[in-house]
Amino acid sequence: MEHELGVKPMSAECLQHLKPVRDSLDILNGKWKIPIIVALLHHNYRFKELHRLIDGVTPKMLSKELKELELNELVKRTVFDTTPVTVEYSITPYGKSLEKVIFELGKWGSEHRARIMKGKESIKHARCPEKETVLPG
Amino acid sequence: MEHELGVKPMSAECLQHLKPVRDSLDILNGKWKIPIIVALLHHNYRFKELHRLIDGVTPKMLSKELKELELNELVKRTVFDTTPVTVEYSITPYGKSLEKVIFELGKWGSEHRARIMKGKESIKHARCPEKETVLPG
DNA sequence: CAGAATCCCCGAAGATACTG
DNA sequence: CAGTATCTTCGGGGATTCTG
Repeated sequence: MEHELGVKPMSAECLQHLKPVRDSLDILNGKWKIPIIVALLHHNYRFKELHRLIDGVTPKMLSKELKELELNELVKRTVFDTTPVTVEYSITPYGKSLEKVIFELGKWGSEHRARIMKGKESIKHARCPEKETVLPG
Repeated sequence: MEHELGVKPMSAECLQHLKPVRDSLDILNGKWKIPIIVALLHHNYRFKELHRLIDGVTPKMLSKELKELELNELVKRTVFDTTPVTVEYSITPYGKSLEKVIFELGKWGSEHRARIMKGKESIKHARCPEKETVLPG
């Protein structure tokens, strides 16, 4: 079991630690989950409000990703028995626990962006300088 | 500009902070990037070694994701002029800067996994208990 | 060995329309 | 309002084969 690949170890235990990382990414994945979470970290919103707030999302996708977030108990769905019916989405305490992770991701992302802007011309990366004009004032 | 959506603010600045987060996720995204990075955080590997080490990846995908990682200067590709040619991949210092982020993702993922295992039966989540038998001994 | 080229398929996601 | 239903397209990614 020592060197199945020649001289180098298999790093099997190392790759084992992969799973939790992938779990997190799976939960955060999908174009709209992070926007949803970030939005709900600041306010409760109703479906249509989220739809308006998050630029580009379709009702179908919004609904789908909200459901997934709900399944993981990151987001709570509350129905108010008005007419017509009102539904409010809010972040759960568990959802709040993602704040640190999201912060770290944002931090690294900022550094990365800064690094690219700072004339690292060797990098012709795709997404960064341009893209995503965020909701005009 | 105060309440365009009724009584609630737009949270435009909030959604602005999204971009760096998405940058990070974009870079980490793809089934194989994290496995590659984690592997290279421990050793340098050659193409075929990575191919064997990372269970399930095809040469095409491995090549593609390695290229993307290279573009972002997270991974370095070194060609040795032997016959036949040898290529070694290694993590760059910049790639190393991802360690913290990956650690946080792993930490949250572990907690999430633990939480689910701990009999939170209300959650019928997809990926977690089973899946991914990691490289048998 | 280290990949590139080719073919192909299936599922994610957009557009549009409809319902309780 | 808060979604669902259907239809369709598009490209990510698998399997396989080929090359320097």
